[in-house]
Amino acid sequence: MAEHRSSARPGRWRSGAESKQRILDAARALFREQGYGGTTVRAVAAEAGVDPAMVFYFFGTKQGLFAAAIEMSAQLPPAIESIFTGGLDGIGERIIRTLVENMDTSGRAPLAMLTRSAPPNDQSETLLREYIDREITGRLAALLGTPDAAFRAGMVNVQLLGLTVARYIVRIEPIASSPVDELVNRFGPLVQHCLTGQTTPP
Amino acid sequence: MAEHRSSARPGRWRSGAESKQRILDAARALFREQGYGGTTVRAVAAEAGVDPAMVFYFFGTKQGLFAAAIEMSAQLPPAIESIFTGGLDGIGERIIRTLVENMDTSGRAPLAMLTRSAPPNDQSETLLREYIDREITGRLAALLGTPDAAFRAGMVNVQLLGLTVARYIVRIEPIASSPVDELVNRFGPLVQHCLTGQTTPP
DNA sequence: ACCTTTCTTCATCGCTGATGAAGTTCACGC
DNA sequence: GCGTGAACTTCATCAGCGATGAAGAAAGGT
Repeated sequence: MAEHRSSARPGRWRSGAESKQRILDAARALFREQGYGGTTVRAVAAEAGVDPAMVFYFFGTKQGLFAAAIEMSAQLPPAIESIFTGGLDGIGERIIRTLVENMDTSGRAPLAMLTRSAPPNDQSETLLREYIDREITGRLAALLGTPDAAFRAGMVNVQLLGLTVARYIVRIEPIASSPVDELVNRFGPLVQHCLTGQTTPP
Repeated sequence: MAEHRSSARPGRWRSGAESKQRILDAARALFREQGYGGTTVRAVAAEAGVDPAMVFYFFGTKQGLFAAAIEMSAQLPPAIESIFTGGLDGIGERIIRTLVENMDTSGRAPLAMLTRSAPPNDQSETLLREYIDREITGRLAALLGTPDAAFRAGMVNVQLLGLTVARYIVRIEPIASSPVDELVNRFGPLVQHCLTGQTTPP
């Protein structure tokens, strides 16, 4: 409590990068647990053991901190890669399995943060859309090559978004508490159908 | 500016219900336009022409105001009714058409408010889930009567949530700017398949 | 040794959601 | 008519928020 009395005056303690990292760690935890609006910069600073002003010193604004905190956690990209390496056959199951297993094990951190705790201004929604467009929709459409490829990829996005929201955000039953395999068995063929099945009969 | 000098002192002006209504109208508009975090109680009060304290007098907290503001706008229930009156045949198209047409014309008011501008605490998510459960999932499951009816209804919910989020919230192309008929033609059969098609082949 | 850069603290601003007291007007019993 | 209590309205004020700016202390180059 009263440990650092007179020596705890302004000055340089750490390398700066360390403080930055501590702030980021605290921010990630609090944003995930309490959402954007429920997390205060002061709380992040306290959790990180730094002065609140340091948060603004490093990240400018609360939204800047948020943007820095949700930088992709580098565990999703390889998973996405593994989806496409298998070709078009059975890709529906692979997509669903990758999505659900990643979200389940990671404590639904990345996407839940993006959707559930989005800041008032829609900047992060734009970020999310661009990421989805670039990493999923575009590659799916390229893989298909049919004239309606873009729309089919869009339909897959609808499946992924709907499943994510239903299972992790709004928690609609029985989707929320189904085992992974059941979701894969049910939604895998559906996604596959979106991609390779026939649509709009005459 | 200096219009109401001495007579604008505390006291009873209107019936109270009128003030309440004005606050609700202002709150609905501001929540829709600026989201939950971007809307201040003071702004709502100013828009309604009342003292900020009146908002708390009538609704207790900002979240209470929000909860009161998103009470169903009484234009969705009849639309939902029309879905079920036609029986199981072609119900997929009817569901999609009803959803999209309602959301398109109503300026995506009800659901966009619920998802885009949810308060930090997840109370409104619970409200939304209960509403969906009661009005859609339950009735669909009852209409089907099969053992896996609950899961099929859940899959329909995934379609509706995904389509809503993709078209109105995150604005994923080409879903966001497709005409109603294309969405009906594409997603209608998909929903129909969720309900009446075969799943999980041996 | 100097001086610059980098990190850190503190004081402070305007605004927010929320509370409590005091004031004004109305509806109703008498 | 006239209290009287309830409903409504205003004001002053609170703690906490995001954010800014100045100033102090350590590190590093020269």
